[in-house]
Amino acid sequence: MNSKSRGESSRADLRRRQILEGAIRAFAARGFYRTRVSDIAKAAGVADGTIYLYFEGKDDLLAQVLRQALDSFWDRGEAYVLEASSAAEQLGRFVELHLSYMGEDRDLATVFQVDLRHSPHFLGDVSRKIFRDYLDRVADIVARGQASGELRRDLFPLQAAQMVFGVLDQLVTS
Amino acid sequence: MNSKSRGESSRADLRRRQILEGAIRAFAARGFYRTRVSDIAKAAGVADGTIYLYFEGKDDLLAQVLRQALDSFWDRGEAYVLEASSAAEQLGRFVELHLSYMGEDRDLATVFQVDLRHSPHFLGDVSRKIFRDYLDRVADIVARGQASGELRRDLFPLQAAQMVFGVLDQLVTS
Amino acid sequence: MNSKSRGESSRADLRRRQILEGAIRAFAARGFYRTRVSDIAKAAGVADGTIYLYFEGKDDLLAQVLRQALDSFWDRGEAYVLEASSAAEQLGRFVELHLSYMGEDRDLATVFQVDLRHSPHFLGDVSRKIFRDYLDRVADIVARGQASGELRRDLFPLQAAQMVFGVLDQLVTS
Amino acid sequence: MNSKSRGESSRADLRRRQILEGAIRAFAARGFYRTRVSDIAKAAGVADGTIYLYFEGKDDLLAQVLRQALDSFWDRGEAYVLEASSAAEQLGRFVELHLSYMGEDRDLATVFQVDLRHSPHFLGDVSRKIFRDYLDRVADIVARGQASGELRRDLFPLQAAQMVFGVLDQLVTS
DNA sequence: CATGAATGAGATTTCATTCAT
DNA sequence: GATGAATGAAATCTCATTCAT
Repeated sequence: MNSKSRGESSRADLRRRQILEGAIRAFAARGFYRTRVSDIAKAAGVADGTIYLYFEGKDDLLAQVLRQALDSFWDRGEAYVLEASSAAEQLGRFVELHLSYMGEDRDLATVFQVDLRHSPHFLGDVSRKIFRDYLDRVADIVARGQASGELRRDLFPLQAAQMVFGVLDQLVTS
Repeated sequence: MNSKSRGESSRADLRRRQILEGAIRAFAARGFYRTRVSDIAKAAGVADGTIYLYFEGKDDLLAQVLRQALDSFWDRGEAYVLEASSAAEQLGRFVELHLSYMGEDRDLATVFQVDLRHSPHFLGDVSRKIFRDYLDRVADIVARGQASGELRRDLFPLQAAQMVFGVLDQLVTS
Repeated sequence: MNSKSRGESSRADLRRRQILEGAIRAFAARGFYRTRVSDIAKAAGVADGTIYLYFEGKDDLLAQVLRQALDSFWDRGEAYVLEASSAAEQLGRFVELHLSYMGEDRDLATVFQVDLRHSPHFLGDVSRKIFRDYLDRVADIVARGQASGELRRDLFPLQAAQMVFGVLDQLVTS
Repeated sequence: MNSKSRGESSRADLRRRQILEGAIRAFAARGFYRTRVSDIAKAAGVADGTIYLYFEGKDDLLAQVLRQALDSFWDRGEAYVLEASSAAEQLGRFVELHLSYMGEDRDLATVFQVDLRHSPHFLGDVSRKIFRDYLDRVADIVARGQASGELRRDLFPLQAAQMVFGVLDQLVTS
């Protein structure tokens, strides 16, 4: 069992995280396109070139930011959300989780709101997939609620999920 | 009475509109940042330099696209929305108007969803003001509904407006 | 005998002069390169395109400004300068003429001082020839003075002429 | 004691100088305005972008060329000029210094003669100040000579300095 | 003749990425 | 592994010149 699988962090993992956090702060401050790689490097406290030892480039960096944020979001709250007994309560917990998670890291929330929208234009399927994972989780809850008769069936689950996301995303700003 | 005051269009007006429409198509296709001025020129059927006879640059072009879209949106539907007798019905008509307007011009809808989010980073107050105009209209309806006792008072009108926008904006995509 | 040869001015001549004067004012204000053709047009009170009916382009316009200024300078003062009896007095009158001519039209003086230096780089032989005409007049006076024994012979006439020009040109500014 | 304080040159200093020299050659060949940044880069043997790591742009580059040339001119000859015992001899040494300095670097002399005249139009006070420094040195010599009774007092020192400059500048060309 | 809207070649400048140290 | 100077492709914008009206 190596250090990674034991949940410890190699030096490389630390560097990766350090850069990702620099990227979040930098993207939030100026938006993806206005952010120079050198801004990220400065925010992360590393040299420009170092970024390329850990990421493929600026695009990859945004993809990883989004991916890792969703992963950690779900890692943290999945159990809590799913152990609620009704679909309505699961949705409530999901909303609560989203708001508290985004509320805790306003920079991340900004990146989500601003750059996630823009990303399909240049990240292509990668970003679509990341976002889809998020929606699917909500859609699943809705679908199960509809199957059990608990929720109305006049909306497609995915549409419902999008509406939920729309509200949450907008709310986070205010 | 000259041609302009009779609602007709001068050549310059036509050119302006031609370029704005090219810009909408181009922004929708690739996103604001990936769109080159020459893409817009090509989409509009004019030379690159012509753009600068009518707009200050790419930034101005996006600002004008957003501004003009909101103006024409509201010009078209204001009477219809406000003549409804209850706040609930006004909101309903607003939603209907938004969806039909955006549904008719998917490119414009895309620009709204994608680039309006990004625009505060570089358009500054201009874009904030444009967006704010939109929200204020919804917020006004909500506020009047609350004043008349028709709507619940546990939300600030502006927040409610943001939620409405969030849902609509997200729905338009699907 | 047509109107031109009688010293009268055709409408075309007037236009030409009008444009030349606009050009002098515009060049003096911003320098040849910073001056746009449209600046000249505005200063002359004509449309941009009109300039091309009378001149070949911006370069030609500067060449004509310089040429016409020297012609009119010499037209005006040649007799006065040459009728002086000694070389020294001729030089004195030349200096007097230069200073009064340039003093009367500060814009023209500025164009001379600033753009004449730059012009060989893009007007080529044209500008060199214009300048050479000026120098030759001074050099001739010097040469005749040397021939008659009135002036020292330890300088080439052309060099002497250049020194005279150097001093005068610099003086005009102050 | 680091390398810089020992009069040695850091890599950055070398690059700077390398670019400045490329700029002098390029400006001399085509004049400031006809010179493209890429011409300078080629003359200096660096990539276009490298220029911007050391200078703010073309304008800054010309200002630095002029400034550095005057500094090195005066660094080199100040002692020699000022140790002469009479004002007349000081002026003589100044002339000698100017001619030998400019004679050694014809490209620099060309830049001086051509672009220094044009520069007030876009370098503004920067170029005026650079030129003024030069004139002041001559004017000081003249003023001291006048104070001691050695030189005539019928000219303002600054005017005298301008005349000296005018002659020298013109002479360097021939 | 005169106009001025339109053109598009060409110049400046930025910045993601590489690679010698 | 880490650095950051250097690169050069790519994008914006200007403006001399043309030509349909």
